Amino acid sequence: MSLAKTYSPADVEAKWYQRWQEQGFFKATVNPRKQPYTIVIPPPNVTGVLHMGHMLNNTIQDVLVRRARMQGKEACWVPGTDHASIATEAKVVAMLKEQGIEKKDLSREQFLEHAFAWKDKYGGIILEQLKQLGASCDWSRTRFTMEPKLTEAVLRVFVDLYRKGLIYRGVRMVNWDPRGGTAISDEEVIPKDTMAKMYHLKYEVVGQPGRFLTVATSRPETIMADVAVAVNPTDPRYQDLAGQRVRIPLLGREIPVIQDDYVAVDFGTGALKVTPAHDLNDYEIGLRHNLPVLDILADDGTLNEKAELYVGQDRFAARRNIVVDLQEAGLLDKIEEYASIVQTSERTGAVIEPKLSLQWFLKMEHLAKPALEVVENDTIKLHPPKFKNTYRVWMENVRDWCISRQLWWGQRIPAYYLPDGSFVVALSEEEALGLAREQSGNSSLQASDLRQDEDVLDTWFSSWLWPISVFDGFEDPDNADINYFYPTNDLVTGPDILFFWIARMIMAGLEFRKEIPFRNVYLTGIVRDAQGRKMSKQLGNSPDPLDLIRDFGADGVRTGLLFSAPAGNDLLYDEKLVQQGRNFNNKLWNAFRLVKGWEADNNLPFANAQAVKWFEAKLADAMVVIDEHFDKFRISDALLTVYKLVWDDFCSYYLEMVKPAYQHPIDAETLRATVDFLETLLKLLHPFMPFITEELWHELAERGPKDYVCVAHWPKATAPADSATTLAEMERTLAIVAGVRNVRNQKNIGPTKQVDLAVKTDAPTEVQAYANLISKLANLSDLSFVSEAPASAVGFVQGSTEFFVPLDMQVDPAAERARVEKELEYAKGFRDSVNKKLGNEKFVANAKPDVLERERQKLADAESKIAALEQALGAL
RNA sequence: GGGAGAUUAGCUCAGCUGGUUCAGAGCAUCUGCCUUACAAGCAGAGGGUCACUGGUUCGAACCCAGUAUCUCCCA
Repeated sequence: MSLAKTYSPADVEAKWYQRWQEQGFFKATVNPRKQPYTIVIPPPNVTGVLHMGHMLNNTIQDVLVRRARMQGKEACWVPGTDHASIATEAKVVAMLKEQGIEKKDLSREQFLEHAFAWKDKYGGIILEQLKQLGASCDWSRTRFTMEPKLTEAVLRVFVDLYRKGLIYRGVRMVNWDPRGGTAISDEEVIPKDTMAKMYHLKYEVVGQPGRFLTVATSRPETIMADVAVAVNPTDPRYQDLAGQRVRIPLLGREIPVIQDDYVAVDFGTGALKVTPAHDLNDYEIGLRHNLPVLDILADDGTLNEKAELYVGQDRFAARRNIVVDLQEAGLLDKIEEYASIVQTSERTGAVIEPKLSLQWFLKMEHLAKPALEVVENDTIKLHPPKFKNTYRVWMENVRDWCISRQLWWGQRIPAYYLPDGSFVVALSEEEALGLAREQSGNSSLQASDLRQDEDVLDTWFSSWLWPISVFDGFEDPDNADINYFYPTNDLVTGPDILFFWIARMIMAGLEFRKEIPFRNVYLTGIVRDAQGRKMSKQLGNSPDPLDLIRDFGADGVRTGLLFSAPAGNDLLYDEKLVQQGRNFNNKLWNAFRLVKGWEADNNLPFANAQAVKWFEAKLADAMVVIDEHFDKFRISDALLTVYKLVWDDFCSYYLEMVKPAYQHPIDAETLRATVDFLETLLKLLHPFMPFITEELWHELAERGPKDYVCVAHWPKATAPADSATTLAEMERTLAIVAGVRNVRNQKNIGPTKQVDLAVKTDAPTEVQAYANLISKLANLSDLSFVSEAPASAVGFVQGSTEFFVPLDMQVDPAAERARVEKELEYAKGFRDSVNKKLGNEKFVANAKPDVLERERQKLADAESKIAALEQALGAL
């Protein structure tokens, strides 16, 4: 059998994923003999497709879950999707529009029918894509935030919080998204820097024809909603105008001039038009001065009839038109450009209008306090910890959460209005009717007399329950699953939803189960392109993850993404990364090919004790480091450690040490040790590269029906007794090998040409002990010990030992001399600096003994090296 | 405007309690090699005033103060 030179992932990935599923390895059940390890997936948008952010995020989760599974824990990764009300509804509306159907022509029931049809068609695509990535989720536990049970959980929570007095209904200034046709929460508003225009408008003073008060505004189309002009009471320019009236340009309506501290004297003209319906600050000024509220905007962003002018026009069209009309009327003083921030909707990108409306709110203060505490005292750890600060600031300034949305796709608010306008909140219509009869004292009320609130709940109002609701913790709070799997262990997600989701899950966990929802939060970075730009469809800089998996293999993509993804740092994606990932797979594949090709000969003596012992020590060291990295959630570092272990230590050194000559057999004991090493490496690699490791696991040996690396035991480090000595000796040996190779490179001697090595030392046994290895790795024809430097040789010094490679070519003594002198100079400089330190009384008096001892050792080493170099120089 | 964090090699980042030949890793670069596992490879090499200015200390990439620049969060 001959194995291909390159590894082809496509052939093996689908096969192993199916086998794992058939074996039920991903299924998690309550098992008191095992420690549970739980992750709930951040549920992706049900109609979404996999993007690079998902790839990174889910790779990290899978690495954690697979390692936990191998550690013998009951690993449970719960998958699922989010109904994503605004985003999905927008998609469905767009899809219907393409078919010539307008949302407003449909009833709520008809629309939801379309929406569910859409969800059934496209929902779950993303979960299928995650399987291609290798995600080891327990698919039998797949949940959907809008499925009946989870909807019931949401309604229970709403009713519960309402009865606790934490949910209220009120008129507030909300962020209105005219494109989405709904209010959105503060967290869904994205400020964007823009250049805006400041229009200076002239308001004529009543009774003083020809005198104008100039007001600066960036939104001239809102003047029709003006109810006053405000100036700062300390502003000398406008003292005489307070209490006067001015006329709104074009409209002519009279409004008062008022004084308020809020107005900044040095901004604009120092005179502020007050428009309570369309600006939060103006609203507050209006409250202070008892001003009316005049709302001139319709929900879709057009001007309504109260505006009197430009009725029916979009706000931006109205702005263009009113500027022209103002100019013609001579009421536009000037236009200035200035840098400003415009608030936009996260979901639709539309410019937000502050708008007064009747919404449902959740009081946050009571919920935020304990949620802040558990992060402050590290009961929940954020990785990296710098996010603690961000979290604290937000939690200390948290505002009530606007939870109602003027949409249809979502959980409908369980509030029922009575004919008299009052309302009751209840889980079901029947319950509501009972409450309504009680509340109104009218026992003849019928269900048909009640009208349910039209709004749905914010999507995050279901997501915040996710760690509990996926285990049915609301309908059945004491069930075995939730008691076993909750609190979950680690949560992996992006910092952009720290407040939307993470903070609120913590609140929900503490409120409804009196227990944190997870212990660690690993915050990934954002995947950007090589120039640091965000991945976006418009820029076309986002590769299709499935194309990458096809081209580089799932394992290659997973490792590629992890090479450069420290927690909390953005990942600058470059195809070089996944190439490196693929190359690593190929390296492993070829190491396997080499070992697989060896023939064992039982009659041969064990010839590689040194190499085997050394790699055992190396392996044990690396395992300790890898586990440390994992414990600190340094996933990239863990990968890099095993990467170097495999590539450098195992392939470049160990395999080269034990590799038999071409077509020669290998001794059985070395082969056994090597296969053991390879198996251990496969285990360490499995969380990162599940497919290739499973393939090689089965190629390496005949396996029993349940023997998969996927469920193999995570290896434990067992270092040989004298591993420190072993490592130090081998380090010295490899340095000698590197010295010879360096001479080869300097003198342009190819790797196939054998050379001699002459050693001048007082302690030949140290070198002699490793002579075979040195000869093999450096490709020597002879290793001899000498008392004098051979003629025409290039030398180097290791420790206090001199090495010479005699050459049959002319060696330039001047160049050799210069080289040695340079080295000598460096060594002397080093010695002098150590000497100076040791000569400093204060250092000797204050430094810790081990530091002092180290310095003395350094000095001794330097002295002997200098002696050797001086000798070498003398011989030249 | 307020707050937080960052600045180390061409790039992305480690560097723990101040002390190891401590200035590191990966990638990139350069040189030489198609050496019977791998050119998706092998061997070797070069490359940094640790942002700047002061201070503390026997000793500072690390601690302190200030300056500059960048990023994020909040207004």
